[in-house]
Amino acid sequence: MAESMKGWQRSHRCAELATGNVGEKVTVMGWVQKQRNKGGIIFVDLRDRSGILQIIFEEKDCGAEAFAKAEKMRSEFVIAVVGKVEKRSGAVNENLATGEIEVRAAQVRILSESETPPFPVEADSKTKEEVRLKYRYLDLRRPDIQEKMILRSKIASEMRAFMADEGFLEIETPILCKSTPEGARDYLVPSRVHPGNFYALPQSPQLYKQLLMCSGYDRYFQIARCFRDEDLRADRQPEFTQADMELSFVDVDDVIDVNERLIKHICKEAIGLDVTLPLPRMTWQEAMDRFGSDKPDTRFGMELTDVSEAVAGSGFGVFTSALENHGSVRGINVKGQAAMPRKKIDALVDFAKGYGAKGLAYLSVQEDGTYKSSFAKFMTEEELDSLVKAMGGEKGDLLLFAADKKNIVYSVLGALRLELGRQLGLIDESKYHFLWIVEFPLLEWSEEENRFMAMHHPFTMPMEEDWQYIDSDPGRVRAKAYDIVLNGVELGGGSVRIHQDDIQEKMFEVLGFTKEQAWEQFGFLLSAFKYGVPPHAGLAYGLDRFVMLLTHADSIREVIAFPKIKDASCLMTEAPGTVDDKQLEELQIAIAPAPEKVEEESL
RNA sequence: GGCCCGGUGGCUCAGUUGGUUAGAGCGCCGCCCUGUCACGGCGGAGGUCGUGGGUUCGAGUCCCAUCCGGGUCGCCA
Repeated sequence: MAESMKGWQRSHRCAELATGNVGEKVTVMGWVQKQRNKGGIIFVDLRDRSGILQIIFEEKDCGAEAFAKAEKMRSEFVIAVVGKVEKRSGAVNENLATGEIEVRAAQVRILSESETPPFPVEADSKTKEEVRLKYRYLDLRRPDIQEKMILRSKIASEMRAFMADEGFLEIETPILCKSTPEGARDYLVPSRVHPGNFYALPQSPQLYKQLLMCSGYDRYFQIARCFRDEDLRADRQPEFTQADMELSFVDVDDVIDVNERLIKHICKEAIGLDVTLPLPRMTWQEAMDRFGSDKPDTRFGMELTDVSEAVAGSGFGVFTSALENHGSVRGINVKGQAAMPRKKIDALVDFAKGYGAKGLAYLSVQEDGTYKSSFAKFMTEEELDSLVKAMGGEKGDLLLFAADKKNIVYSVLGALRLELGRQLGLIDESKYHFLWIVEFPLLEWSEEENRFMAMHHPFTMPMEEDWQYIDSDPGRVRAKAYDIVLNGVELGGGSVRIHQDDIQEKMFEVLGFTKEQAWEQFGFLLSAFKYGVPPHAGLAYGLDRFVMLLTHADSIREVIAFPKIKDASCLMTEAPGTVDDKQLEELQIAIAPAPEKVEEESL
């Protein structure tokens, strides 16, 4: 029987009580973690988001009726207890923050009973995520998840405090936006008032925040929900949160400066981590050359080495033909792994193929100084020697090589490096390596579209010194774009924006937009730019990822209260679902039959 | 869309080369216990092995299909 809490008011959270409260009469409310019935004495571990507190029931203190209630208490019952805080007369529980005290119950009410939960509500759950997400409201009771959600709240509020202090204004931007086909797939929302027309949910507040700069708000900040209808990953959800900012009258260094101080502040306040400023910076080119990635994990070495020169004249066709096709040959030195069994190497070759490699060449330097290699027979002894030398190969080392187009070599070796780093335990998980990646290419050639695409977005400012190449060699133009990387994860990114209309027009031209198309899609922005636009720049963090890294969670889902699963559905609410015909009628939307069905009918 | 991993009582798992009534721990239910806190003692219930089909004298175990969950590539300006 559920009882009312009428007349009772909670005085403390469970773990807010300490030895200093001994002797006080308190009222605590929470969930039964565990009941231990010793016969004439009953212990109940009471849990709320602060922690656990032991309640002791003895009939002489609480009376027969209350004792009977204590006897029937089961896990996850919600109860209220009035009693006195006492020092434990039994043993102290060292594992509990409140282990020296307990509350001796005088009165008790069962506010809500509970069925046996489908999985234990406890930290470090071993229950499979599928079950936890179906009962997310129970999962969210678990202390380690609560800790993460509390830290997430702390991070958000510290961000707000810091940004406010720096003169940023928090301004909300629309959720119902106009669809812009460049970039990620939009989530669409049909308009009832305008049948056949759709809003799009924002992929980011990008254009709005630029407009706010045009409007003179100078420093904008928002913790903004964003939506992208793309496939999910461990660190990608269809709806996610950006900590988004934009500043006027600034250049790259100004943005980096305020963000370094923000990062330092957050890390200190959230997890007590001291971050040394300034943070290291690396150009995109250097990151690719050394790590094969634009978001390198610099917590361990095993850097890439370009051995194109060393193998240029060799007889190994795989290497030379890659070079002839304007590719490159690069390798990584897996120190001390010369004895890696063939089976494991084969697994690495398969792994590399998953990233587009046609194969993986290897050479191990044996303890006696001889080489064991998949390609030794194609090269002379001197060629092999100079290759090993170029790789810094010593006795006991395993050298792995990829030869292909540059971007394939980068992604194969970049991925292989991370995989081996994990496998060999080279990564110190306690470290936090922040890194700025700067000077990204402005454009990226798309094989699929057969044109240059904006690497960041079409409003990214090119570097002045490279602008001269925009016609002759567009791929060479670097951008005033920057990413902040933490432990190999892209934490955030941003850029200086174009504020001159001649440069913007040229950008659209290079991207293959006609003037009409550009105005059709971005007219409101281009128009705003005609009325006085300040130079501006900004940056946005993936807040979920930030929290994930600071809490050592291995998936973004662990730091989002109600996440979606891999197919973008929700196991708890079973969204998305079908809707009433009436709703569709109002929207003038008809659902097309499934393609298979059409085929059957036409047969 | 491709590839990889997983699916056995409520939870976590074990199930040998296919072979009699599918096991364990936790949890759950009942009884007992006045200092437990991974409480303890005694007793008990609960699964046909994600689903469908096939091979076989016989399948949790082999094959095919399919569903569900995870990772990843593509995708994510």
